[in-house]
Amino acid sequence: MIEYDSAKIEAKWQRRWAQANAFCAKDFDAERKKRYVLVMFPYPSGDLHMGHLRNYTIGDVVARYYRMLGYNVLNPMGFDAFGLPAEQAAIDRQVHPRDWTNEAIKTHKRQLEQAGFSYDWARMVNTSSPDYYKFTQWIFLKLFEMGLVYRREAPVNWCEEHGVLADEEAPEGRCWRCGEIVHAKMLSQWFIKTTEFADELLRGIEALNEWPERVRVMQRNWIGRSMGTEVKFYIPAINKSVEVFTTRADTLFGVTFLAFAPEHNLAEELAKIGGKLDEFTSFREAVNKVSTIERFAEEKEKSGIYLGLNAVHPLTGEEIPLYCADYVLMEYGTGVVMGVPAHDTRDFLFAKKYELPIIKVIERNEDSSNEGEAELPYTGYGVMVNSNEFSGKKSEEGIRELNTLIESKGLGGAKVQYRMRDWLVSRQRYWGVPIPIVWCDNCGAVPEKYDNLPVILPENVEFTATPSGRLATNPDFVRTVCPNCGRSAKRETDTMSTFVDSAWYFLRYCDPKSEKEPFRKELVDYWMPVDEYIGGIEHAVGHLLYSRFICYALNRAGVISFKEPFRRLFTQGMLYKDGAKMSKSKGNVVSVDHFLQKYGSDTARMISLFWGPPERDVEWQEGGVEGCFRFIKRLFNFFVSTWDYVKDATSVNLENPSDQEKEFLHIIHSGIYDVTETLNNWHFNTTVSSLMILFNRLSDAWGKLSDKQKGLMSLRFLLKEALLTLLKLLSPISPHVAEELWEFSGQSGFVMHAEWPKYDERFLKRAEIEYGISINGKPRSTITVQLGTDLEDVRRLALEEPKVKSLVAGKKVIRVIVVPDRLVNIVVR
RNA sequence: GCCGGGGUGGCGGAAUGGCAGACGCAGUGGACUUAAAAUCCACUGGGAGAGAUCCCGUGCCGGUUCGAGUCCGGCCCCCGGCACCA
Repeated sequence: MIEYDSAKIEAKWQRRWAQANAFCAKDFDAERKKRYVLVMFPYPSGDLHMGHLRNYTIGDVVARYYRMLGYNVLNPMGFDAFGLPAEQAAIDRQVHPRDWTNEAIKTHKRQLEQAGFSYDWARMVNTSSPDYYKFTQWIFLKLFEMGLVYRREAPVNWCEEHGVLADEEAPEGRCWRCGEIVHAKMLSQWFIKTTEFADELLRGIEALNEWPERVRVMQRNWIGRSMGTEVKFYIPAINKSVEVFTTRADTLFGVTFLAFAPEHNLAEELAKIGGKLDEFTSFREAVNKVSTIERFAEEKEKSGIYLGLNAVHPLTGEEIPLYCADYVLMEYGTGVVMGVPAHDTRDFLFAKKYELPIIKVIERNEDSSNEGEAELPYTGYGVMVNSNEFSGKKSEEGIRELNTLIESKGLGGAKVQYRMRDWLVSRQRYWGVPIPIVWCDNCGAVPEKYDNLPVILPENVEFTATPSGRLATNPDFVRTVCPNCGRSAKRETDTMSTFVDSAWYFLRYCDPKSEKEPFRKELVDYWMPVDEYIGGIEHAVGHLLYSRFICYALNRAGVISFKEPFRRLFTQGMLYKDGAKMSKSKGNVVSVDHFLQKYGSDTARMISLFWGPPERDVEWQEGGVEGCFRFIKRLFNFFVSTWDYVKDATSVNLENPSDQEKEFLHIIHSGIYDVTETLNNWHFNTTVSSLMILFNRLSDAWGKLSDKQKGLMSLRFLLKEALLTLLKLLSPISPHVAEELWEFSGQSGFVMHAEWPKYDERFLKRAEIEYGISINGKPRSTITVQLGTDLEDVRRLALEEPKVKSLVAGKKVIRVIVVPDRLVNIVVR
């Protein structure tokens, strides 16, 4: 008998699929509806492990299922190939990042092919190739043109020896190379104005009803819209006003100080005039010395200094002292807060420390009966007190009326504030997309012309230079001419964050060979949006929000005609082993190569689904692997050994099926039903169970037949049908063995292109139905009746069942509930 | 603190308000074998009982219902995210 040989079978079918272009997506197919299935593309580094394989399997099963349902499926794959590790390899191992990256891509591609993933490789995208990053630059220029790109100073992690560090290179505020404390250093950098779309992006979330709720919440929090009031406080010493933002205008009468962020550009000037420059300078230095993490740690005591000047309260005219305080954030609001110690925890702590007055202006509502009501700070809403004409009003009412009053006096008014900040895209690194900007002494920062794209990333640079200086070490790259005036000029030597590369790759898949433009609009409009986007929760805000932003912006530019790129989002769980997420750095990986060699990809794909629900984290379990492997082998052996019995069977009349025939029909159709339903609901772990049940029932039922019955044409025909159906149902999950048996049984074409089986309602239920009988809700017995037995008869039979009869004897039957095809509950007293 | 997701056998996990524990793993017994592996068959939530059976069981307390793992109210615990955001 033929033996199951996974390696041989899998190599064979991967070759055949490739030769036949079996995974090719067809642009503008008029016959079929499109489905765009996408798994977040990987950063190519090292080998794939089983955790990756699980993610890609989810996407591939969906893609293969949709194909069999008759959709025109786009299932692409590519590589997010720029980034830090490649550059680090260049330093550590003297390999060029390009070679290191291309090597990793080759390995990844081979492993993905060996797993049998049905990607349309003709559409492969590599973000580090000039054909691709040309258009990353194109998009940057487009945003520039739209006024969505600007430059300003922003802090970077700075190590005296190693220059600019990425966040992951500065764990716990220390340089990962030398361990020195990392400081914040201000550097002029490029920003993309994501805040321009803050409100649109926020409102857009409402329509994303096929996204997981937690991701929507995370995006809402990230955008962080809050409604409040902007109020001007006049500072006589400089004859200027300063604006503060507050969500609690109702506490305005309780303001006893104003606090500036140390980074605020007015703070130093005020300290100077106030005669407190020395104190201010040493305070600011002290603040800078502590790492950002420490400064904003939860238990950190608040500190600050008096700036020696006062402002005037806009409503009461009272003098309010000006402070500089370390707990005030420059990045949020205006960088100045009004201090209301009685009704804000932080202001309260600050006021206590510096002995500032605490004025209570909000009284708790009476109905929120609180005995210890004297306790301050009280941060909730309530009734205003000590607030002149506003005393007695409710907080909500006070806020509304104060907004109007402040506005009428020209002191500010209602204001919407976002937590979201603009997107810092400059990276002081070599291995990334060159920012297409030219620095000209006459014209300043000038965007490169579209025609001059791509600005090629040079091969030759000094990797021994500090990260920020590497690209600058190639004089041929730096030297250029100004696109504006034609005089000699210098190129920008920062590169772009890789989040820019990955914010549009899903558009490139729609038209990957386009040369003049990033993609043809009609192709993107055909394929987009992505119907099923699969990836990790770690991208809930960063990648997903940037991608949404890019689409909103390109939509405004008229480049695409939709806004939301991802119709449905599926966040898959992580694979854990020994209590930690499977990752190379943790040293707990199970390599794909090793696994595929031992069991084959059909088993790998099956077990990675079978471990648990796809959206949940699961723990690696060697035991389950054996189970799947055995199942595939059993199925293979059964198929090969029984096929001879049934292969010649021809269609028979099944108008009045016998009991055995009914049993086979039931097994087949309930199997189709279960597999289809679980696939539709993405319960892939139970899809695997359903396949096992289908097979187990089938082999049991066949095994129980007598030799004479096995000779009957009708049963042979039904088994044949069942086996071929099973192959189709198995095909999305374990496609190679399905193809092998499909061919073995003499079928034509690929099973992956076969039509998905349909079930017949009539056969979903067994010919005989077992009813459970409960008395007062406790299961007591069972009866078996013919399918379709009248419910009245079921009720009668249940009551006549001997055990039930004896248990009910002497009691009064109050009610009998008959649930069709399930159970009878008898209520007695 | 706020938000999101979970708590079911020895383990991973099933279960449109309808016989809890499907499927798989592990375990026990048996068949085959000189033996082991592989394979196949049977059993396998806990307790009581010789047995038919009975009692208890889905984190805890209560409620709705003929019937609750599932719905409602109140807690406890675990995991993840966010947070000096004014």
